[in-house]
Amino acid sequence: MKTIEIKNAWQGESDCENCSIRSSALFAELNEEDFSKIHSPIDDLSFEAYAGIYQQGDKAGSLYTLRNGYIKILHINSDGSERIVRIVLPGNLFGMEALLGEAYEHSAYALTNVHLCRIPKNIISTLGEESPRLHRQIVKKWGEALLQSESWFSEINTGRIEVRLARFFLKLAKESGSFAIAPLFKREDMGLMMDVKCETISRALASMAEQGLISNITRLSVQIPNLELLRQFSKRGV
Amino acid sequence: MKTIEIKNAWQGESDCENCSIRSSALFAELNEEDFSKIHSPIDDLSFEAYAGIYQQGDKAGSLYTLRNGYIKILHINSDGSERIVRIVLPGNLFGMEALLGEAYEHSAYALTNVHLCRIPKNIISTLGEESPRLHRQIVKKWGEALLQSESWFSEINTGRIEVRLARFFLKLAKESGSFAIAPLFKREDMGLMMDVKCETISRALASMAEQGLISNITRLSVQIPNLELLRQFSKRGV
DNA sequence: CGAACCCTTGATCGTGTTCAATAGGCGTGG
DNA sequence: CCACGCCTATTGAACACGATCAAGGGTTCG
Repeated sequence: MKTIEIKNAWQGESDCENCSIRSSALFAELNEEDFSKIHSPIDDLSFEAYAGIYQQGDKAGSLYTLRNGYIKILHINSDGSERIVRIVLPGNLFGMEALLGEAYEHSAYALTNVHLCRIPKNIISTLGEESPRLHRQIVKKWGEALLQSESWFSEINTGRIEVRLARFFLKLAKESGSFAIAPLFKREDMGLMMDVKCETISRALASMAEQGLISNITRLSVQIPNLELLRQFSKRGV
Repeated sequence: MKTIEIKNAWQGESDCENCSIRSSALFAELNEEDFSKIHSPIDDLSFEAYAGIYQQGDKAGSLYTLRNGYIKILHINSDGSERIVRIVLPGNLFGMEALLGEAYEHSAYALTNVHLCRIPKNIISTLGEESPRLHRQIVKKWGEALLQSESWFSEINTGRIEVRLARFFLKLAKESGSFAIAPLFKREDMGLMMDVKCETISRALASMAEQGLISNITRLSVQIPNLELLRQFSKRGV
């Protein structure tokens, strides 16, 4: 494995036209003519877990597409309290405030090692007005972000914590043979997502394990032995 | 006052080019040429307080601009629990899911008597791809909705309820002479906004009044005798 | 004038917080 | 490679906040 001294490493310029996640990304619908209009370089970057990608208040010059890993979008309130407003999943766009104003409205931190593309805002604002295909895609991505934020809000912040955790797992779980695996993050981060303290997350995990809803709790993941059972629990509770 | 038998009344076709709130609305930047491309009628409607405007799951054929009053955007979770994900303020767009998919993702209800414009989605999807001005405005409105949703999330759902209520008042307060007035809604609705029961809202209001942070609590509004005091409270608590 | 609805208030209970102590991983340096 | 130390996670006990159940008081509208 490479030694990375600074927290992020430049991986080269992206070849968007042949990108492996292009179908789910911003440039999904672009044609060759559109691509020929892109002149600024789109950089391909990787960050270590817990590295900061941008800070609330920074001048917003680029938006980002996440290729893999997870990112937290953190909002700092005027009283200094923090709140995670959204988790970015692979294929999602973030830092879209760049299209609107001068500064980022939130901070973005890597939750895991991540790999992402940085797209200068001028590419989008010029191309967006010329290409109906990109226009459509931008509107779609904005919409997805809004829906994700709202569903996060509605589902991850309502009810007893164990139920919220269950919904959280169901959102992130990946099937793997007869069971599924969901990622865990630092307990404090998970607390910030659900407006709860880290001790409470810990206790809730323990209690869910006792009930057989999850197993093999580690620092970084849980196993879900029975997805259907968890789904029931997330709806009815207990 | 007019008697309105059905819950909403058609107020005529909108004259968008001369709309009084046009500067803050979707069509702010359009020019005469753009307007000439609008063929479907944009209706001007009014609804009584508590009327439903559209329901989660309805076929999404139009988006809306709120002219005056307040609207709640309600999300119903799979377990039947409800949550208010956003309050629409005058000048805001809502029902934008129409641009993305087939169905509305939430339900919209009037919190007060409201006055709004209904814009068929085909106007936007065709015009949006032809007019860079409208494109820019759509992206902007979409971004505003996302930021509002996220700040709602972050500020109205973190901390003790009295603090959350304080932030809520500060968001909605209108200055009026030496003091300010903030609207109140049904206690149950306020509870749905903050993930709290109506009794708790009631108690919090009483306690804030005792502390001199608010006064003259009625069914529909509170007075804020000292905005600066409330602002302090919303940051430091007590 | 009465009825429905909403808001308020009280008492008790449950959930999450807080403070504190302990245990477990992981990386570093010997 | 092991031992130490730091950081994070877990667990416990007392406490605070909001939920719940229940009763009473106000408004509004027919």
